[in-house]
Amino acid sequence: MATSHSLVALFRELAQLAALDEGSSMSFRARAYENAVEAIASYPGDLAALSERQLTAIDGIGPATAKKIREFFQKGSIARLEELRRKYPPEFVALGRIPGIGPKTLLRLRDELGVTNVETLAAALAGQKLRALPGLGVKTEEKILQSIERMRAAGFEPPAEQARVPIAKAMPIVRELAAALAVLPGGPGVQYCGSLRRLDETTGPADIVAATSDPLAVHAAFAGHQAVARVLEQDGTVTSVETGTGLRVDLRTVDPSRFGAACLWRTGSPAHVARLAARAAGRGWTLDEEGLKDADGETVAADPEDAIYEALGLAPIAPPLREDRGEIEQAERRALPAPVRLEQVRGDLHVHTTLSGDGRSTLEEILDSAAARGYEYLAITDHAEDLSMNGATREQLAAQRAQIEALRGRHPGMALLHGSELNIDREGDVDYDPAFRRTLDWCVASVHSHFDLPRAEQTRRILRAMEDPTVHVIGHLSGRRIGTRMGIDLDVDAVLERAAATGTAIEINAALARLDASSEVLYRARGMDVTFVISTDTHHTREFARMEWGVLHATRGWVDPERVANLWPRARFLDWLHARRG
DNA sequence: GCCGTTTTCGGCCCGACTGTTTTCAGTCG
Repeated sequence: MATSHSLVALFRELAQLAALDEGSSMSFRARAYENAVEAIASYPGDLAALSERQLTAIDGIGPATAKKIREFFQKGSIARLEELRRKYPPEFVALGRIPGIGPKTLLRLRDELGVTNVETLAAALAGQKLRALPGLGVKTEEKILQSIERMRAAGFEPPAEQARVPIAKAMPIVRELAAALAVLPGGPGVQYCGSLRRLDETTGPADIVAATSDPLAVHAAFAGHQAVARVLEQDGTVTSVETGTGLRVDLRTVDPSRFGAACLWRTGSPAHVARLAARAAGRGWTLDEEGLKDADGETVAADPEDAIYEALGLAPIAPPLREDRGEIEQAERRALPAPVRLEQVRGDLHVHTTLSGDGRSTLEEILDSAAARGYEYLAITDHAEDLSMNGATREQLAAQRAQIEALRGRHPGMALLHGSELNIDREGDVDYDPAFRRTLDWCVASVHSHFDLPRAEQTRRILRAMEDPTVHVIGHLSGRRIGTRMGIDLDVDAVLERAAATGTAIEINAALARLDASSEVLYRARGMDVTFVISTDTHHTREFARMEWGVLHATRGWVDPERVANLWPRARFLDWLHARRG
């Protein structure tokens, strides 16, 4: 209920820095922090209300973590984390994102070669200093050089401190802040805006707009929120803060009569708003954050947002579409693709249980949770055996099948598909043999390794997986983790064409850290005969809620709802599935 | 850092791959 996403994020960072500090992500301390993350995220009640002693009673939280949690609720920050941040500055930690550099190597580079950032690393590489270290060699140097090259070519600048924050880090905290303001007395209208509202992959300083007649109370509540570590600036209408996670958030309060205009202005994108302003100018009007006004300064429209679009002769444009990618022309012709809506989703087709090594919820918990969302169908897709640590053997899958059969009566309204998330290996082959795969109702195939092969090889392996008749959908197409790991390099057009030709669906992975296929790929597929599936890749029942992001991401990619298979009624979906299986 | 305990330390998941090795360490998922 009152999960503090800021607290979760801080412990996640603590786990990462501890892993670096200890030289291994397998270190017991780092893993203990990760367990604490899980415990905090899963706790259903209000952690802030618990004493140190009560906190210790929670599984995965011991005395040290309990102390840190109390510290967070009192100060908005954790001293131990601040200490680790000083010891390992962001530009140094970022080097760990370069494929081939793990914690051990990273620490040695610093201790033995004085590497502290990408510049000093580049200098060490140029001087061929790495090969002189025992355990490292020419190949390692080459590999690191290539990784840096590739990242730069892709516009991915991990070696430097990221000016922009990945959406998965920012969104939960900003939403929590917005939600805390929305429940204040007087019920102010509250909307987070900017990149987050457009579901962009990263965000700069985040924007929240609140419509209220009591701005002082709203600003005070904002500045005093537990996620806030520091107040940067404050005047009557704007408060800027930094959260414990280092994210800057600006709150603006406006008169309720101008709420829509303020949201429109702050949501952007700048290019989109500039086009609207030009359009207003063409009519002799002006558009700014106060609203649309005529030549006499009289308000034409200022709230809600849709009224401004209508006054400009445009159909309302959903926030994820506001990128000046042609949406204004389409809105003028009333030909925009309809936004995908959460209520339209009828099933989830990529879901893990505890049978996956990284799954956190039991099969029963998963079924109950999906049924509670009103789903008409659900596919259980635990990892296949190629993912050695996390995967299931065919015997385990067979046993799970029997378990599912036994549970069919539990939720009669929900069709249960038994499947697996297969691993696409380097050659494009997937787990098990075709005969066994045919005993599965639904197969997701996705990439989990070999992220740094050249484009031609990556494309070949995906095409090969799509050619396999037992593969229904390609999961998280690029394998990226936004802000952390670049996806595989693909010939996107070739992949989309083959998807259309083979009838293999493309997953729209709803996890904020993935949002994969990217909205650029989705946009590129418009007009093509490609089927999509919006999936949550759930590993814990709470992650079913990600579907909300999946539909926004699909909207951002201009995906026609008609092409999304898990919006189809059960009968149509099952017909499609059976026809595909031949 | 947490847990369990036959109470106060010892155990806590791992397998493939790669590059550097001459027997293994580090990375990755």
